[in-house]
Amino acid sequence: MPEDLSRDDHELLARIAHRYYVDSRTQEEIAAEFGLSRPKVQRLLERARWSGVVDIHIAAPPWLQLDLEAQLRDAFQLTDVIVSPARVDADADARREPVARSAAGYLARRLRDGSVVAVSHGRVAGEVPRFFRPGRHLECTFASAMGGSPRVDTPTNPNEICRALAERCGGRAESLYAPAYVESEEMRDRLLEQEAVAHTLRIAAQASVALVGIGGTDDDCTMVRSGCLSLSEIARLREQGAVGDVLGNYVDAEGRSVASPHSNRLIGLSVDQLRRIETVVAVVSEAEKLQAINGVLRAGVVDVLIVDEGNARLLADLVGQEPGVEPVSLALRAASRRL
Amino acid sequence: MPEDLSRDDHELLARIAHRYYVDSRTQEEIAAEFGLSRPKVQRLLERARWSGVVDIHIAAPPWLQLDLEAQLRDAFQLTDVIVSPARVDADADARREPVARSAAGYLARRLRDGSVVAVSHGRVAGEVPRFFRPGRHLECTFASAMGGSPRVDTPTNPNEICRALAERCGGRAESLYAPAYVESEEMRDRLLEQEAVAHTLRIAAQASVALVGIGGTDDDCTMVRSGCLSLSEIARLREQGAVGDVLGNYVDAEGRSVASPHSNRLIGLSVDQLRRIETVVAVVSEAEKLQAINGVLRAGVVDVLIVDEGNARLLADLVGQEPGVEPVSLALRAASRRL
DNA sequence: CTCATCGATGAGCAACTGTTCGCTCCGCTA
DNA sequence: TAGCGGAGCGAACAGTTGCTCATCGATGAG
Repeated sequence: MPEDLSRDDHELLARIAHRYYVDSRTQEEIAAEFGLSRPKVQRLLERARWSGVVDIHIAAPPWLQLDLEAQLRDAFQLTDVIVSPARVDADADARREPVARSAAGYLARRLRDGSVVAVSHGRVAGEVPRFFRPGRHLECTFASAMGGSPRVDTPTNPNEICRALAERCGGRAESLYAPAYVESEEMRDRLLEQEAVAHTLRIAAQASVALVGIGGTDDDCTMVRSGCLSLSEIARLREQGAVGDVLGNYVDAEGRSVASPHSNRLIGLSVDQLRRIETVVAVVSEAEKLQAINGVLRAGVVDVLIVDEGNARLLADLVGQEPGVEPVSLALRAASRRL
Repeated sequence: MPEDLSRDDHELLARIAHRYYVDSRTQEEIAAEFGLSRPKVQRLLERARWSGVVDIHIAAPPWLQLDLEAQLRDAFQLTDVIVSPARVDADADARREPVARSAAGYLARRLRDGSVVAVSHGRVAGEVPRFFRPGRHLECTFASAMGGSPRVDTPTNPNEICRALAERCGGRAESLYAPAYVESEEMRDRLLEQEAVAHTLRIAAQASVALVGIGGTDDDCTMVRSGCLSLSEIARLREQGAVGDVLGNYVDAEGRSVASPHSNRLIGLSVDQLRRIETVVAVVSEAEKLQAINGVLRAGVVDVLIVDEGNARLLADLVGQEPGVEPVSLALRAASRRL
């Protein structure tokens, strides 16, 4: 396994590494013992690690994909990635469960008294409350980050998700009493002037955490099913290069915003507002959301990605091929110098 | 591999360990990320290490016996142990070579300008100079720690070993012009009064390093072959429980000095003088020196043991069986908590 | 219900480690 | 032969880690 490494070098590295890692001597003790300076011992340990003489293996449970997570984290500069185990046997509903469970766990760890969470709609997000069980009461506020739509199941509307989350931890829900899309820009502006609406959006905009889904642009996407956009409208967006959305804000494959007439009829946080939120958590688990995820991640709004294994692998393959994104292997090697 | 460890615990430990060891995050960063305090992260990492979730493997060259060395080091409270690869195919002369080579390397690393080394006789010690090649000139002094004997090969006499070592590094040799054993106590006292003799022994007694052999008590041992002791004398020592010697000082299986008439006719450092030397390096490679090594190590004079693999294994078996010596496995586990 | 006991927790400190930086020691060049 | 550039070294410092200890909450006995 070692690089070049002469017999003597290998022996020295192994001896020092053994003394350090197995016998728990300090670098100073080892230095004295081997007649070296402490920095020299430190360099040798580093070299031992680098050259593979010391191999640190982590026995992760088989369902974890820590390396995959690290790869995505580095490729897209995310603060965290959680890959949920694939559930090949189950239907779409059941496949959402692990992602929702991970998201719930993440929120439970992340939230503190006083935290404010902005919440989008979405089927995965809608599953999150079921698994959200923080150890204790949390004085949190959950605010809808976009309007609702009557044509989809209640539990996938932001208001309902907020209510359920708040219920689970004893916090407060701030509902947004407005539709996601209205029929004219003028109507939107009028609505935004309503204090009830502005109030909630103001709270959402100041959230420290956001829980969002990532939407696609196919004919069966949530925006279409919910009646927010018509088939022709979504087709138009596709023509403009849109590959996916967060909170109704569409982006193309490079992550650039796709300006469209609909933008002005949207009631919810903008991409810029989202960017200002400290931790934007995106949850995805639909099959074939690859392009949508890629686009949204490139837009740089997402901080934490919680995704199913299938999409994660596809995504890793995608960035692995492209030379545009910096080679991950190098970054990994550089990072793994820890003693 | 882990102890009990629930699913969630295992996952948490693995995640944290991965973040720490693979991604090189600090404990503080990880604490923030997982919503824990830093000490908690530290405890979890410790637990991960302890429970086997994190496994640090050292790819030692196949000829090294690092675990064996550690076992002996712990069992006999030595500061260092070097086990030299066995040479099954070769004769006794060739089998001494690896031990001598290791000892030479050890000395080269250990010595500094101004170091003083006390040197005993012995066939292994006699081979050391051949392999002693420090990188640079060393202003060292090599002083005979015991008298010589004309009936053995010159190169195994202390004076000659000192001369050869000094030659190799550009240092000085302090010869002891006296026999190892004289015929009466009175003669010894007279000799010790000679300034030439006292001078050298004084230097040897103040050495910071000693290079000694470990002698046995069979009829063919060095002391007998060199004519220092007669067959009946060595038999007498055996009856008294003696199992081996350093510098002519015999000890029994428990490491207690065996007082004998010969002690008073000996010219060389006493056990007490030896004990005061910072680093006493014992070299052994004869077959079946097991009891001798065991006895001398228990006497607590030796700090560094350089030994062939055969004797090392026998010795490890010996202490492994005896309940008298503290269980090594426990000590090892306790020591291996290093992060 | 009250109180003692025990394990878990995180503030704070001492020790250890990683890194920077100036120095020396080579080997090469002019 | 002097001068230059790069590699390796260790002193010193800043950052990280391990550990102690006071505190707290849970648990169980009285």
